[in-house]
Amino acid sequence: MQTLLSHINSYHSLNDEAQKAVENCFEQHVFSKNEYLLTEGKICRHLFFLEKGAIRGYYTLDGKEITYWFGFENDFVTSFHSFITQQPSVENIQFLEGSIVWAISKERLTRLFNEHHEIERLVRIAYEKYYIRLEERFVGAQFKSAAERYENLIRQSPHIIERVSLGHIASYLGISQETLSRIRSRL
Amino acid sequence: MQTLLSHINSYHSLNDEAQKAVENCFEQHVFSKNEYLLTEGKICRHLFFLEKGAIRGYYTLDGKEITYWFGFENDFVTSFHSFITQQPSVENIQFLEGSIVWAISKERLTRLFNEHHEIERLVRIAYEKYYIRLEERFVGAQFKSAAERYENLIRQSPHIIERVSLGHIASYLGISQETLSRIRSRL
DNA sequence: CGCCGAGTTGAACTGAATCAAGAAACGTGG
DNA sequence: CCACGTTTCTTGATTCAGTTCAACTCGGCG
Repeated sequence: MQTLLSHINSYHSLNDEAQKAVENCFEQHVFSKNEYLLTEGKICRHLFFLEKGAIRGYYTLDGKEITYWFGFENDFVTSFHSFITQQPSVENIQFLEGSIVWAISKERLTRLFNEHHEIERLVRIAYEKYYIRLEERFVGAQFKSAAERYENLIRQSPHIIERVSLGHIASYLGISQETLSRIRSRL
Repeated sequence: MQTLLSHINSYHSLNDEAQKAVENCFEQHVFSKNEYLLTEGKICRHLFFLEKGAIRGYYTLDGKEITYWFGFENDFVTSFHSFITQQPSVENIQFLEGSIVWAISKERLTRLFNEHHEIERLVRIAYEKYYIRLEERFVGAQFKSAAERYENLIRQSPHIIERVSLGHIASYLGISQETLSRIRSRL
């Protein structure tokens, strides 16, 4: 819980009262490797904070799994589309490692927004950061070569290589596993 | 101004007091075709609402212009990265048609957030919509073929063809103008 | 020991880029 | 209202990055 609070404070520092409220609303859960946080067709009713571990979001297309995001320590995770719209998810969310997460339901979060302007502000600020991150990734996907995307990834998260299989990384970068293997052999 | 207010209310309806505050904080500007709202290197200090007209955001890479978004009626526009971080913009924002915009400075917007929880909520909700939109576009860029991306675009905004040149659309889709021309001839 | 998943390597294929040239449409001045 | 230059769009030939399919290697584990 301390991890969550100090992460939150790095976005926007909350007063004691709001912090207490946050503490009361998140619940801890522990998952083991390969377990699912959410599967296709279910409505995602919670927002999660990943205290420890690793996780991926993927959907299936023509029988293949397309991994399109990873989460690690200190990431907020959810099926964004499903959580916001409360429609069935098209994606699956699966743990890549044994993990500790903190969960809050959408209703509780909404209640927190109503009771604490500060918490809505915090989330507004968090959205800004996540939006910028996604924008950068979009530009990479649309306008950069496979090798450049890989190099960027390694520069930004060098640790990822030891924690995620090559196949998942290739998928994340939008390239085939063979191509990624060849890119690596050239470095 | 009525356009802006009714658009805002479609996201999240504001009480009279907050609406008044919004009215007082946005200023109208009129621009003609090819004028710039922002150029590379400048810090974007305003958020804009496009009441009428069309606009594009682009950056230059190897001497070529890469258009990566368009704005039309009822879109909020800004250089998101620059506006949020208050760092120099890497992008240019240029009008494609004579346009009417409403502008609010970052300071004024921040003040509105402080004075009206509701307005911060409105923006939080707007971010959610814009995030989902970007996420869809990202998935398209990473995992769909050029032809599919074009077809999706036409399905979502059939009007775009009459208002934006082929070259800009090709750039937006992340393909060359020649390829787009060939895709069209095949339909 | 043999199997299995993860990663590598090779060869053929393909979607899209690039280079190059021409055709249409568009706007401006005479 | 036409003539000319400019910009926009199309079409063709060639090249290239990345995919696909297939075979092979390697390390771990029952």
